[in-house]
Amino acid sequence: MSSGKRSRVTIMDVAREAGVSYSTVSRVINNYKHVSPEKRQRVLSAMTRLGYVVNQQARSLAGGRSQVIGLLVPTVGNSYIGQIMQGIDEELAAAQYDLMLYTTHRQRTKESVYVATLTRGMTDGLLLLLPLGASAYLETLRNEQFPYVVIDHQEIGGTGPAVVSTNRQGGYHATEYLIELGHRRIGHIAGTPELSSAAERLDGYQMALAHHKIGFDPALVVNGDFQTHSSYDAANVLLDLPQPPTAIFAGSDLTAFGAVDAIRNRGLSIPGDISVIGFDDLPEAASMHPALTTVRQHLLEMGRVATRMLLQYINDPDCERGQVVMDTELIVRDSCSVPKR
Amino acid sequence: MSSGKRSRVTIMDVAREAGVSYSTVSRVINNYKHVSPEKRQRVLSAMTRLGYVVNQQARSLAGGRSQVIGLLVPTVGNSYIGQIMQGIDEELAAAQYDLMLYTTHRQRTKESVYVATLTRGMTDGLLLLLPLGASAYLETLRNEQFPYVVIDHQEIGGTGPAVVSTNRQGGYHATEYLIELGHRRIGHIAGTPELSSAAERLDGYQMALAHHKIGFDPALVVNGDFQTHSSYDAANVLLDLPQPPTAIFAGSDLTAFGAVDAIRNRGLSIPGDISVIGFDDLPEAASMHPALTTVRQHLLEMGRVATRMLLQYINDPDCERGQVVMDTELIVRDSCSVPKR
DNA sequence: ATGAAAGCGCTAACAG
DNA sequence: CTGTTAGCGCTTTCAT
Repeated sequence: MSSGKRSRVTIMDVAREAGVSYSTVSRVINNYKHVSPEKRQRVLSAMTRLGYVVNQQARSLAGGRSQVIGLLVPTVGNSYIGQIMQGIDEELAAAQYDLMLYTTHRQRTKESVYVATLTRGMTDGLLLLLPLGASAYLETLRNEQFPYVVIDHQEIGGTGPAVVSTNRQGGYHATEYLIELGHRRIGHIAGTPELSSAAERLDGYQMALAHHKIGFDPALVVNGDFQTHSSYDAANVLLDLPQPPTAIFAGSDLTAFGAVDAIRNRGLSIPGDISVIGFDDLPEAASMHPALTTVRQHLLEMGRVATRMLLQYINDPDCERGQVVMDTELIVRDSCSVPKR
Repeated sequence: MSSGKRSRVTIMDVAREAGVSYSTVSRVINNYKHVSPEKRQRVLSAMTRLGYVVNQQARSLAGGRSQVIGLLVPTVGNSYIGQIMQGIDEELAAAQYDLMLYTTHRQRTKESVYVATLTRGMTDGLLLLLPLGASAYLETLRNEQFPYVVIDHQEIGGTGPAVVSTNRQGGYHATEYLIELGHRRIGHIAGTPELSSAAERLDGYQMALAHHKIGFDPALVVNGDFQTHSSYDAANVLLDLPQPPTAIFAGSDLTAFGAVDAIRNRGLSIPGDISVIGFDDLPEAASMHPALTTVRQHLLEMGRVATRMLLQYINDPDCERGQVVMDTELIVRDSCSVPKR
């Protein structure tokens, strides 16, 4: 409105304009009960008249909350993360929170310093997405009683605050579906082994094989990292096997995309020559050609739920913290069929 | 370290521990020149001993910078944004800045309030990625002299602080390449018209046609929004034309992905039946099958450059602000060939 | 119901 | 080179 320097209208200015003390203004801002309707109205109109905007820094310094939560992600830019973040964002918007984004690879700093910055810093709580090798700081967070929720991962044997899916069942169903189609040599491109979600899917895969009396061949399991690129190579390893699989259970949809590329690049067709099943059900899974059969995980909802849990922990530090498990569902589309011969 | 409540070691504690005044500690933190090496050392070691971490809120309240910049994005979760964000993140990490993420669709709030929150709020500067219909707040930012840089868009006729590519040339080259291959009916799936990048690519497309004496058929240009999903529909419109194009210039790679799906879903082959060329050169472009011929834009670098510009504006409010233009480059791969007959 | 006053942790003059 | 002194804008007792 005014020129040059950003005008900083403070609580004081509002108080003067409204003819009240400045603590009354504070009360109005914080929606306190005991303020006469009349004064509240005066303050409110003074605020809009002056174009007052709270200074969050001051608020949080003075002991209030910062109204920002931090999100730690390994990377951005794929729709797996996009889906989850959308859920987070929706929930945060509703609660008037802002989002601070931290990319995990940035931890060049000494880890303890990193966590300290995070917890004593400007966030009221932390959301950790697929925290690779994060156990160290998870412990710090726990010890400091800092509010946090892990998404799509749970420490081995842990029951910490987390939102996860029924990964084992999902892996089981995916594999069983392939078996029922008639496949016997089923490859699996696993995710990063430290992630519980990856480990459990692999586990489900093995359980299904065992249940159907199919011998487990370690050569059929290759390690990926849930990303498309490395999965391309992983799929090639599988295809180069003396006795290649007739179907591949990809640890994630992103993984499946890489496998699909690898298979196509050899001139093989899907599902004609090789069947592929994914995990996640990202938006692309439905639109790609052939549409990807996959195990649906409610990604967006996981983001929302995790956020709601976190907000609850922030508001009630003593509330019980546990993990919530979301279901998964086999989505049959066009990328799997009976084995070739 | 201690139990329960997060221990807050302040500058005072450090001062006491080091046996200096607390402004000396502040000087050390801010790397001021005039501190005796000896005291500086004492302070430093006291800091690590106590596990001191600066309180950013207090710092910025006291007039310093907040060390956070805000990034406004329309959405996350696609690799176009991922690439740019990676560039931003790298540069920010180097400068010890944190990133606040704002999704544009969140502006339900009155726009002026939104901008006010942003500018008087907790960020030292703003990076705007593809700000749709943002002209309104761009003006506010300009008037308030708030540091900002727009990425991959420039207001029509404007020369504001922005990082853009040679979109017109890119569009021209893409189209010309198709023409030289022998195509005469070339479709274009345009991006959101308000975005200069979209408008310029369309412009380049038309210039190439004109230059090669090919009549412009408005029916061959359909509007998309740079996203994969809508592009699927757009491509279908093109394919349903009584006289469909033999080649499609997609306004972005994401657009190309949608077009590729649409084409494949009709049982048509690429480039056999239809050639497709994209714009951006996202990582997927190289790995997909067939590999996508496209116009490369240095996305990651654009993120870095924009960030460096912003940081410079923040540090030197009086420095000149202009736009920087990055080059584009035709990357020939396998998705284009001579027309069918 | 409302005002006064004391900080939150830090930066930035200001004196020495 | 270093200590002292004010605030930054707000939340929060504590009185009234």
